[in-house]
Amino acid sequence: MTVEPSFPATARAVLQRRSGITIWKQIADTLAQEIRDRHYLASGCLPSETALATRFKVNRHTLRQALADLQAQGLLRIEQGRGAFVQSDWVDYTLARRTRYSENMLRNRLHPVRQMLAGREEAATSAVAQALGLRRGGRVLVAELLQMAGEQPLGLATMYFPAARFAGLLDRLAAGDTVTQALQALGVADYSRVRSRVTTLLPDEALARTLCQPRARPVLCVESVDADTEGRPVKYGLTQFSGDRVQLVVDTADLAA
Amino acid sequence: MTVEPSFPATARAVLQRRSGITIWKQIADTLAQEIRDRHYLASGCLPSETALATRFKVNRHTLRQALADLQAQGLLRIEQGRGAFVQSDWVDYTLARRTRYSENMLRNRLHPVRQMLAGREEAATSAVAQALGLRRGGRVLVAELLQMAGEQPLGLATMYFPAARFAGLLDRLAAGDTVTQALQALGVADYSRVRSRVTTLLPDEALARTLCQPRARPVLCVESVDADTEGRPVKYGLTQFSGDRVQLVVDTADLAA
DNA sequence: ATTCATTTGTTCGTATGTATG
DNA sequence: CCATACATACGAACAAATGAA
Repeated sequence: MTVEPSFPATARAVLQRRSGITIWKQIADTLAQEIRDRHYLASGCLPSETALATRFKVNRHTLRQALADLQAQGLLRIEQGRGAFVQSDWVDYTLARRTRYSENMLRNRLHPVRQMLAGREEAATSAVAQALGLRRGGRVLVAELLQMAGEQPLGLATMYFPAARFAGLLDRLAAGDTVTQALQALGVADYSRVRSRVTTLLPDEALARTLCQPRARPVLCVESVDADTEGRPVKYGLTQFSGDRVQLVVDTADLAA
Repeated sequence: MTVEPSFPATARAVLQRRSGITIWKQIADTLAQEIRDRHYLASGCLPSETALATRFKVNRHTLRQALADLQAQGLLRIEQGRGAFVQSDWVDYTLARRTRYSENMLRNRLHPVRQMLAGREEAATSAVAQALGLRRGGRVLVAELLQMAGEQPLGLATMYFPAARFAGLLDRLAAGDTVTQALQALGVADYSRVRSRVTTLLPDEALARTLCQPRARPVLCVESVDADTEGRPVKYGLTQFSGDRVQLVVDTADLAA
């Protein structure tokens, strides 16, 4: 017997008949919310149909219609005789020494498509200056890139580069170069991630719209510093990932002791 | 001149006079929300008093009272002639090859205090079994530990151990042993983190209460696998950190290529 | 070393809304 | 209804600290 977690009050809410939303749809919505809230992470699958039918006090046919809807949405994969498995279509975004958006997309069998939303030069704020090893007020190039995963936006990356060293970088990015290509053209043979900091917050209206996600769903924020082979910082980044679509993976198996 | 970010609609809401909440308190609440939402991450400090007074259309005295309130709350540190600096009292929780709660607390100059909420033996669900290299249904020991940071809870850790190998482990944990100590007593000289996966979600009612945080603030979830020196998995963990108090740090500077 | 702009800290005064008796 | 006390809010001016030219 598997132990299932308890459900929040909202999920226990009584189903509304004659509300204009069919019972099976209400059940599907409830289960979809629970799947997104990782209630079934431990087992990876939903309780049996009979167990769910009992829980919602509906006939098993009604419940099966809800599950079929979830399968159509891609949230479930139902296998006869085995169960209904949660289909986590999350993008695994690996934070490693070599962290590249395009390589991460390819690992997930997705095409790395990005859209440059803005590019400008400005004075470095203290946090940016410190990360890049500049004096406060030093000039930095700023690029905002919307990173896509298939049809949907995955994350919004704001990147800062020392302006003095990388003149013309914004034009290359705008022309479609990847960050790696653009830096290579400007003399950076290779660069690697020094540190990443991960936090979470609820998006404001603008960010939610940009990421095509509800304001009520949190985003994952990654603050990062990359340096060239000589240890000089080349990029400071702030990326905001959709918390519904991204899972950050930290591989420490081959990290030095 | 520094570039300040745009504010969400809620922050632009007109202040309510004669609403029973004083103007300065309304301003303080608005700014506190923005601080928690990392609007001032880039610069690390708030705009000048005159700028904020202009923004809220109030006298500088009124605004100063709001800032004083925020400083009393510990969200700001105000320095004459310099500005109002955001006081990030976040706990930096490092995800590395050697990830230990107690060591992380000491790095943050905090006492590692934890509270064991539950301990039981159960059958492994498929995700747990896979992570620990057991067959599904194999017996696992489960421990729920509330990790504290000072007075406040920092995270709720649910840990799974192979029951056959670690008989008596729960008693040791209940007696106050750290995980490292308990495993050591049972023959595990050392163990290290293989992989961490980071996601985010909004807490349900029970989790919010356990972590002493509002339901409207997201939590950071870390799913982890640790293995002994021979590579055998010894622990599978699910930790839910308060997103308001924890920042996950991934150091890849000395990661092998 | 000096000057200057910026930013916080302080002290006057004035008006108003709120709570109390 | 009035008198009083107190906190709130606004305006102007000046002092002190900082940092950059």
